[in-house]
Amino acid sequence: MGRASRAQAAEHRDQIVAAASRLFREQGSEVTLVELTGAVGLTTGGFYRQFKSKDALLGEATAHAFEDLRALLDGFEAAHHGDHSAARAAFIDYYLSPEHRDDAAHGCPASGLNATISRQPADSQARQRYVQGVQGLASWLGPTPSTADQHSPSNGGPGAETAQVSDDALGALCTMVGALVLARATNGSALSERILTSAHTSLVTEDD
Amino acid sequence: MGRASRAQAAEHRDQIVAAASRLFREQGSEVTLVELTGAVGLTTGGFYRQFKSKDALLGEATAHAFEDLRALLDGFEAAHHGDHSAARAAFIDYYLSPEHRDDAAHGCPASGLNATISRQPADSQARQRYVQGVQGLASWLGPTPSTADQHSPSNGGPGAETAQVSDDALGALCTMVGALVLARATNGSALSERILTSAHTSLVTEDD
DNA sequence: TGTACATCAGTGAACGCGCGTTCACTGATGTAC
DNA sequence: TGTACATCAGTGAACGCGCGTTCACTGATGTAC
Repeated sequence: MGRASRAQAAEHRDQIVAAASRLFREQGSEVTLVELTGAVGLTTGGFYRQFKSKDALLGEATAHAFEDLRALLDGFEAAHHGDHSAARAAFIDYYLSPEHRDDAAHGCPASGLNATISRQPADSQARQRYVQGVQGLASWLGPTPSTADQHSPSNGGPGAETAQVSDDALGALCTMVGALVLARATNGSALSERILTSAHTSLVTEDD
Repeated sequence: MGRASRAQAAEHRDQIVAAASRLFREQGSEVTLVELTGAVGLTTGGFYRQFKSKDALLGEATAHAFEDLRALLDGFEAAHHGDHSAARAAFIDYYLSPEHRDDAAHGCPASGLNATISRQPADSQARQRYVQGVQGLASWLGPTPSTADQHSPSNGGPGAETAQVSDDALGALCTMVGALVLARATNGSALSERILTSAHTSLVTEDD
């Protein structure tokens, strides 16, 4: 093949991160390097010229997955012309739909990457990015449409980074994530659909 | 070593299932046969005289884990002398505690086995037992202390097996499971504790 | 109750496989002049 | 602008390792008489 141009190499790198963000959500860390690089049409040998290790890729893929989510949230916000509670309601409809349950690859990383992240070291990049992503999602679920500026300097107080997230938003996120992961594990049984609708009812009645 | 007696062999088998129910909750399917048999003081060679495969063990371990949970629920019920809503409240306190978060091995299998079960085939024994276990737990979380007779004959209606579970109980279970898995994935950050307390607040205020 | 023999729980080594990672190599790309 | 050379993205084979599973074997257990 010879050498690819710098622009091509950078694009390959981005493509691998994007593919990894989907494949990790879908298969967890059981996904192989052959599959990760093959999804972009490359072989595994060149992987280590772009990434330090498979674990390092997980860190970048986690950040990418939450960027996908952010774009989705922006889309809901735009579709409802800035009416945040309407956007929020529509997002919850999507979140608790059979389509979302059946498509973890393109779904919420808070749910899809949960188990994989749980087995990463607490100080790993992947873990830290997951925490930031969950915070951003919880912020968005609050009453005001947060832009979740993840890079704002800390004000120094302990736990200050969670201050912007409301209890209500976090509680709702727990219900949504729990419903999705339970619906996925029980998929194929009648219980799976009941879980989705029960969680939806619980979220809607709590809201008014 | 020579041959073990039938009683000893049966006990070894039970011990492996019990250990597996803990190790699968803790490590998922990444746990190895060396570890599973080693936990009981045996080597891997004899494993296949007792079990068809590692996957078959997962099926039995899943059932065992939910039996552990049932015993725990009975304990809460007994500790509160049959006052079901008091037992339920105490169980929720335990469920959303840092201790439970930090001890997946002895914790709720609906949360601990979730990801592992999600990657099993929909018609696998493990999956079916997981569904039954989740149903049993959801029943217990309802207003009346269900004994969740899992072996009662179906009445034949489609979806009838979920009829005994209330929407409220399922919604609460979603919140609990979501909080636990999110708290585990964010463990080590301040967000983890906030998730537990937010879910607790959400469950308690919704209840009165 | 004793004895001879069949059974079989568990051992430990071996097998085959797929994995993450390394490495010598290729040849187009990038750069210095 | 052209040329000579260095760089380095990607290849494909190899490496080492650990895994689930198999198998010949051991010797105490179970059983038939």
